[in-house]
Parts: sequence; C-alpha cells; structure tokens
Amino acid sequence: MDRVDKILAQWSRERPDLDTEAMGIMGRLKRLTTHLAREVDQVLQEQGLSSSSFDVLATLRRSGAPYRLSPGDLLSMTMVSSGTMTNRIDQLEKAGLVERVLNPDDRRSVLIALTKAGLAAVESAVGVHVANQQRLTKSFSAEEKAQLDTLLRKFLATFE
Amino acid sequence: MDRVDKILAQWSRERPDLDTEAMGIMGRLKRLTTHLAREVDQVLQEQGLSSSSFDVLATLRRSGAPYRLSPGDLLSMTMVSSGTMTNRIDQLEKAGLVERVLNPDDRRSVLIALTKAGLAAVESAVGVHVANQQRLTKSFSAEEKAQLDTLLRKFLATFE
DNA sequence: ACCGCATATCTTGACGTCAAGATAAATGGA
DNA sequence: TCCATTTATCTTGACGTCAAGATATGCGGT
Repeated sequence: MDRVDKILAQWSRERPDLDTEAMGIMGRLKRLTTHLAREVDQVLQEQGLSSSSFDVLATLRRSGAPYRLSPGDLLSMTMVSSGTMTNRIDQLEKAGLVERVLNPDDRRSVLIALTKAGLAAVESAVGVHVANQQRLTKSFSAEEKAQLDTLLRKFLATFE
Repeated sequence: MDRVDKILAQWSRERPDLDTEAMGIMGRLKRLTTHLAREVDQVLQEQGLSSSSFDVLATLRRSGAPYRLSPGDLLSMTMVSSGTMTNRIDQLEKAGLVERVLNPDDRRSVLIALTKAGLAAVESAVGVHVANQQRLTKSFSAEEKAQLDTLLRKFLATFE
C-alpha cells in the first residue's frame, strides 16, 4: 500500500467506473522520476553543475575530441527547445565552460566547444554522476535491471 | 539501437571504464517521462486545464464530497513546494474552479473547495485523461503491465 | 495569563523552460 | 545573377517551479 495505491483506492471509491491500471503505472513513473531527478540534481550541484549544464557538457564530451558541436546538433540530442539551448549555452559560456567559435563552413552557425575548464568539469562530474546512478538502482538484481530496461525500451519505442 | 543506445555507445567509445547499465535505465526513464508528460499535457490542455491545475482538481475530487481540503493536505499529496501550491490555488481561484473558504476550526488555515464549475471541469477531464493514459500504455500486454508496475513499485519504495 | 515554539499559508526573487517570432546566412531554380 | 525558400540561431514574453523567509495563528508549559 504505497502512496499511489492510496490514490487509486480513492478513485475506486469515488469513481468505480474508472480502470486504474494505467493510472497506477503513470503515477508511479511520475513520482519515481521526480525523486530520481532530485537525487541526481543534488549530486551534480555538489559538483558545481546544474543538470541542464551537465546535460550539455556531457553531450559534448561523449561526442569525442575536439569536443565541438553546433547548437543544432546539441538540440537534436537533448529534447529541449532552441530557446532553452541558447540559454544553456549562454550560462555555460558565462561560466567559462564552453565557448562559441565561428563555424568556418557556415556563417549562420557556430560551434560550441568545451574549454579546458569545461572538459575538466565534465570529466570530474561524470564519474560521480554514474556512481550515483548506480547507487539509485542498486535495489534491483541484475535480472530485474535487465527486465526493467527491456520494458522501458519497448515503452520508449512508442515515441521515438 | 534506440537513441539511448547511441548515447551509451558514445560513452563506451570515449570512456570504456564507465559501466553504462544504470545510465541506460535512467536515460530511458527520463526520455520516456518527457514524452509521456507532453502527451498528457496536450490532452488536458484540450480540456482547458494545465496538468498542474488538473493535479489539484483531481486531488480534491478523489478526496470525496464535499470536495474540500486545506492547502497543507493538498501539499502532502502532490510533491510540490508550498509556494507552488499557493500559486496553483491562485490560478484555479482566478478561473473560478476552486474557492478559498474560511476554516472554522483553525484560523491559520483555509479550505480549498471545488466550485460547481470546478467539479464539472474535473469530472469531464478525468475520463478523457484516463482514456489517454490507457492509450499511452496500450503497447503492453496485461502481463507486461503487471511486470512494469511491480518493478516501478519496488523502485519507488526506495524513496517513499 | 503569558510567552516561546510550532504550524499553516503566503510572498519574494531567481531559474529553467517553452512557443512564437525575429534575424541572418545558405541554397537552388529560373 | 537574383530572389524566394529553407536552415540555424537567437530573442522575447509568459509560465511554473523552488528555496528562503515573512506573517499570522495555535498550543503547551509555567
């Protein structure tokens, strides 16, 4: 009888006509990801980064040397609007973690490049972040993790 | 090979020392819930409600007649800060869907009551919303839904 | 009866996000 | 070559959220 069960029980009493199976899954997903986001944010904040900033730095880092992508590339990898990406880059540039360099091939575009400080920040943060992710999923056995991943992959495939 | 697999492949190439199992689960969860939130928001918006507003109206509705709860009660059921709840109530009051009535038992407190229009709005929206949730999970068999729910319940229990 | 602490709600200021539109450069067909 | 269209990025204004603190009432021990 967790919090979501209590919500479903209320609905059953008030609106017995409603099928609550999907509600339960969606409700648990929502509450769960709210908790997870808070845990992740806290650890990244201890590294001096917001999760938004980390998201961009990590995308640049994993793209490989020379750690440069256009805003459009970043956009296509991160599920945010163009205005949000501009804002994220502005913040990171102000913090000295990335710089905008001219794109010689296309003057409409720029390249966002990790600075030395940006590379150092993300290299330091990513290890801590991954360890934190492992901590957050450690209540599952290897088999359960595989099962969950399979189900999430199938669910996600509905949308991507 | 979905989007998350591509991200994990990049990390494997750049940082083969990192174990990406937890990253995969967390990444899929995050992308999935972003998609789900957008789908849910869109349907509720067609009902004239934001998901924040619906959240409050639904909490009042499922609490049963006379559909009245204090802001503190609402707070304890909805994972938002007190300032956010005040703001949500303000919006709903402006829209005529709830009203603040004095709490005769405690003058520090007020009761948030569904108005006639608020009750009508949530009764209309909840059916459409639940149908939408069912649509969003319809790619799963009954067994898969049960399996997913079990795993999510266990995961959520880590935090609540 | 009083006073200090607890409780309940609201206020303030800062962020991150989005949708819609603005700006500027590239492209391709006539 | 030229211009209409497309592409790439940035700007603007509005929201929803939070943390921290303000305000007001209740409550319990002396």
